[in-house]
Amino acid sequence: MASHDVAPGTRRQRLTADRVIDGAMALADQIGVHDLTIRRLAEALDTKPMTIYHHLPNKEAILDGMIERVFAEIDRPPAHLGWKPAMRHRCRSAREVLSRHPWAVPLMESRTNPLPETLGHHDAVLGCLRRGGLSLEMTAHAYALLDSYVYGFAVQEANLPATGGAEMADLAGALVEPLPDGVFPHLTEFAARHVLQPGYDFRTEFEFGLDLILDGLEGLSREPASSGDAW
Amino acid sequence: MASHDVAPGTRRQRLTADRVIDGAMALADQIGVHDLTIRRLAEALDTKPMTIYHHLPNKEAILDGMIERVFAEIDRPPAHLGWKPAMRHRCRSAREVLSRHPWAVPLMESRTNPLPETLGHHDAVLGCLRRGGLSLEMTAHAYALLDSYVYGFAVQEANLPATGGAEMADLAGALVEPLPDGVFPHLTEFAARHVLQPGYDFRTEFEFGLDLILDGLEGLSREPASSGDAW
DNA sequence: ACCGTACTCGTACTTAGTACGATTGGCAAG
DNA sequence: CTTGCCAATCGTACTAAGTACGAGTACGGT
Repeated sequence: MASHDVAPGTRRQRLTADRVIDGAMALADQIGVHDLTIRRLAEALDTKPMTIYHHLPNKEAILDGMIERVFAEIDRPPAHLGWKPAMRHRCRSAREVLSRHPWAVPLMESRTNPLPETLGHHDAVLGCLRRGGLSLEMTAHAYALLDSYVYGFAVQEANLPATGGAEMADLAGALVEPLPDGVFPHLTEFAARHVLQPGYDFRTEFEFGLDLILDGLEGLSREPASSGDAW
Repeated sequence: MASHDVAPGTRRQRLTADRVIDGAMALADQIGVHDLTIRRLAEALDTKPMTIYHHLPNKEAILDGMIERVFAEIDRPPAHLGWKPAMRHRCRSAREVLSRHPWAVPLMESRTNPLPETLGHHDAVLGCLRRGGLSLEMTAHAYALLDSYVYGFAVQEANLPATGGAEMADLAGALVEPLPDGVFPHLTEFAARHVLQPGYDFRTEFEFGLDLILDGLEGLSREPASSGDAW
C-alpha cells in the first residue's frame, strides 16, 4: 500500500518518455529533424510506432522535449563569476551544445511556448546580468544581443557542410571552382586566400565576436547615459 | 529569373516557375513553411498539384527558389557609402526582410548549396568590406559577426508570438502570470518592469546591437594588431 | 487542316502521423 | 495459486503528404 508515485523500475518499464526523447535526440543528431519520423524512431528504440504514443501524446511533445533537453544541456552562468566571464562561459557552452545539435535552432522557431527548463535557463541568465549591476534596460540589450549572436552563429555553423577545416575547404573549393572567373571576384578571393588556407576553421570566429560584444557591453554598462564618444 | 532562351512566351502561360515561387512565399508568410504543402499551394494558385511539377522538379526546388528570392529582396550595401553606413543599411534591410519572412532563417538550415542570387549577395557584402579597407581576416570577422547577429535576431523575432508591442505584452503577461511567485524571479521582474511597460518593442533592440557591433569593428579595423587581452 | 510541343491534370503508389481497439504481462488481493 | 486489474505494447487502418506515370488539351507554325 501507499505506493506514492510510480515506483520506477519495478515493472518491466522498457520505455519511458525520457528514453524516447533520448533516442529522438540521438537520431536527429545523425539524420536531422527533417528525417526524424515516428517509425524510424521506433525502430531505433527497438519498439513499434504506437508504443511511443503511450508515453508521449504526439510528435509535437517529442520536439518540445528535445528543446527542453537542449536548454538543460547548456551551462547556466556560474554564480561565482562576474557577469562578463559568467556570460562568456554560458555563451561558449550554448554554442557548443547548439553545434552538437544542429537541428536545435531551426526547431525552436516552431515552438513558441517555452517549457520550464527553458524558462529556468532564461531566468538564470537574466539573474546573472542583474546581479552584475546592469540596469534593466542594459540587461535587455545584452540579453538580446548575446543570444542573437549565439543563435545566429549556430545557424551559420549548421549551414556549413562540414565543421572540420579540411572537409569544408574541399567543399568550398568545389563550390567556387566551377564559377567563371570574375563573376564573384570577392567570393573567390575570400575562398582562395582565406577559407582554403590551411588551419582555417570557421568556429574560431566565434571567440572574436563574443569578445567584441562583451567588451562593448562592459563599456556601455559603466557609463549609463553615454555621450557618443569616439576618440 | 526568366531565362532569355526558348522564349515561346506567346502561349497562354498561366503558370510559370516564378509565379509558383511567388505564391509559395505569400502562402508561407501566411501559414508558415511547415504547413506549406503542394496541394495547398496549388489551391492558392488556382491550379492542380501536378501542374506545379511541370515548372519545378520537386518541392526542394521551390524551397531553394524561395531562399533565392529572400536574398534578392535584401538590399546590397550601397556602393556610394563607406563600409560602415553601407553595412548598416544592408543589415537593416536584411532584418526587415527576414522579419517579413519568418520562415527564411530556419529554411536556410536545410539548403546547404547556395544558388547564384545568394552567392552574388555574399560577394557584394565581401566587396563592400574589402573596399572599405578591412583586411581579409577582419572581413571574415565582420562578416561572420554581423550575419550571425542579423540571423539570430531574426530567429528570436520569429519566436515572438506577435511582433507588435501590445499583443506581445498581453501574451508575455499571460505566460508569466500563472507561474508561482518566486520560481523565476528575474523573469517575472523582467516581464513586469520592462517587457510589459508601455512602448516596449523588442525590435528596437536591433539598432542597439547593430551599433555596438559596427563601432567595435570600426575600432578594431583601425588598430590591426591589438595587444593580447586576457580572456 | 493538322500536328508538335508546352502545358494541364486524373489516378495511384509510397510514406507520414496517429486514432482505435485488442492483447499481454506482472503484481495485489483473495 | 488463482483472479482480476491496469499500464504497456502492438496490429490495423484511416487521412494526408510528395510525386511518378501517362492521358488529355490547346495553341502556333507549317
